[in-house]
Amino acid sequence: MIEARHLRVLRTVATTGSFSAAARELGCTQPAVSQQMKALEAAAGTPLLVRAGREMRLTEAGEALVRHAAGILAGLTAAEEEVAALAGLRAGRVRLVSFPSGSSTLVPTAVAAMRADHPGTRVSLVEAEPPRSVDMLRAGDCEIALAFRYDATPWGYHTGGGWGRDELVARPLLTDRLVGLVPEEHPFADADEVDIGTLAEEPWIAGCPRCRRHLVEVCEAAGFTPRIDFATDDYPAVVGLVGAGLGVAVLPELAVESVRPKGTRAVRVTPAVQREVVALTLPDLAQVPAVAAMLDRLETAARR
Amino acid sequence: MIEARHLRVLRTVATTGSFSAAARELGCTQPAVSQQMKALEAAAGTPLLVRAGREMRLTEAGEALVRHAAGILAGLTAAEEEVAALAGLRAGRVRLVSFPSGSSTLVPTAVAAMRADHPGTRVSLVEAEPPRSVDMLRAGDCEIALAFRYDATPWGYHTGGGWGRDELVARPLLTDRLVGLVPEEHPFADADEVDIGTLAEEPWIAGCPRCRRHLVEVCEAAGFTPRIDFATDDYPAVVGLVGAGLGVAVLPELAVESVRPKGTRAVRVTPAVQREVVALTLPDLAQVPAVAAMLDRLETAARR
DNA sequence: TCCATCCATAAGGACACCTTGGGGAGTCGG
DNA sequence: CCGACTCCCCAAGGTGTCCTTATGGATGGA
Repeated sequence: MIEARHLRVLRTVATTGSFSAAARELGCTQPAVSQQMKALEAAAGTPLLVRAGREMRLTEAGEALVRHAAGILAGLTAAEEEVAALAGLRAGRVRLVSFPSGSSTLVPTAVAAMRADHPGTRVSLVEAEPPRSVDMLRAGDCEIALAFRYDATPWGYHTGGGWGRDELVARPLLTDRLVGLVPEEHPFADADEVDIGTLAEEPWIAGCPRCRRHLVEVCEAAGFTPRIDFATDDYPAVVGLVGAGLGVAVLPELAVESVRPKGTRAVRVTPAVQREVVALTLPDLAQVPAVAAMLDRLETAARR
Repeated sequence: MIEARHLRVLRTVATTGSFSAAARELGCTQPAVSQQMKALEAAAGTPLLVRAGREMRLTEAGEALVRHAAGILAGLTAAEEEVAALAGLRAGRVRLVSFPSGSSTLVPTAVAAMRADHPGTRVSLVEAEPPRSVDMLRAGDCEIALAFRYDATPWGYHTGGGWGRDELVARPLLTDRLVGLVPEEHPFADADEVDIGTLAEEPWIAGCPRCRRHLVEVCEAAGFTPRIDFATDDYPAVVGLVGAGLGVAVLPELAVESVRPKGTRAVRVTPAVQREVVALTLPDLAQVPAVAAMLDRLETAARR
């Protein structure tokens, strides 16, 4: 098996015309060059160099190897450069999957920071929720999945429809408080804080299926089952429905901030409801420079 | 420094999808593959493979390396094949330099045998005499130089205008007797053997400068200085001149055989005059398969 | 739940590689 | 013509690398 290192030495010998000069250029001793050439000739099965007096000349086989060496070493250098670019964040692509409407502030900030710090990198975004996003992560369709959870299920456990096999790495980004949203004509509109039990008789507007499920759990813990008239992922729609007096809702503080809460008021609810937003990835992917950098940017953006 | 061996393993891992399968295909153990991949990732500075459950997937950097690996390994394989062809005598070029008129029988026979045994090889022929042919050998303009000498100068010595630095390899081919050539009407035409001294008064026809010099030396050793009326390298011309009765000559048996000795007779002369025909090359070149094969063919042809 | 497969890790031994030191030969300048 | 420099080869020693065997942990299918 001919090794690239041998070809590099052979080429240097061919251009410099001597073992000693090649050794100086390669930063090693002359016997090292001599031994490498002997090894290469053994591998080739035929002499490659002719020692004629002082000068060093190539045989036909030597010329053939040097001819091929150009392309091989060029390819090797190109490969190293491309990998170095990826490792040095001068290139790289990060495919992000985020839960719907969860990317309104976090993702744009992080992507902007990423682009500013490492212009060669590219970030793409697709919306999906667990377990779909986790499947995509495991299938190699993305590098980072943004997700949230309400309960404190340990990350290392496999939750029913969740993401949490312990081979996943979860980087906590922020803990998002959920605030109640009521029409501004509502009796509690000016309250600092309301107990969720006092909203037992109100019509509810829920979010995504998981949000809805969690809402039901919280309400049942408070002793009532909410009457849910509407359910939509679209936060502006929720705000519109609440503003129209069609019900009350709880939604993430983050969402309220990104939507103009027209005709509504946000009030704190007790018991405190919160969700944890995390960035999920695979252990190996977390070591990829572009992925690690993006995770850092997401974390920074979450600390705004 | 990325090594080609690593790329080969990486490619196999990528195609087979597992370390174990790659190890089986490569004929080594699984930990060997594991360690190589770890080393390659260390060299690359970024993960190349993602262990997602059971399957093995490439990262962006891994894909880049595999993409480059195709060309690099193809080039390496091509280089190995070309060298193997040269080493296996399926290819190769031998440049032969021979003394003028000395190649009439030896070289054609040897070249024909070479072509028959190794159709892929090519032999080229140029005519030149020492020291010119030795200079060509040392300058890399040929691989084999056919030459002859009259005296028994040790090969290891540097003769005045000769070839014999001891870094040259001389393969003896044959010892060529020189025969006298006289017109068929000459008094000695039917003699079995003549003493060269009895030809003291004859006009002489000499060959090349070195042959002429040697003729003078032999004659002076016999006690006379030959009167040389003609000197030519061209053996047919020598025969023509002798046949026309313009003088006598001594010339190699080999030459007499290849020329129709019209109107002349060959007689043995005493003291015996002979020249030694050798194939010269450089020590390193003697190890080149095509050169070694050609030297063998020349030797065989000389033993005809 | 059991079993087969797969990967990671540790320890041991074999091998390759490079460096140092010495010698022979050739070339150039005095 | 001779000395000095350069170049290459050779041998020996130490270091590092690589592969193998053996073991453990984890996964996925039956």
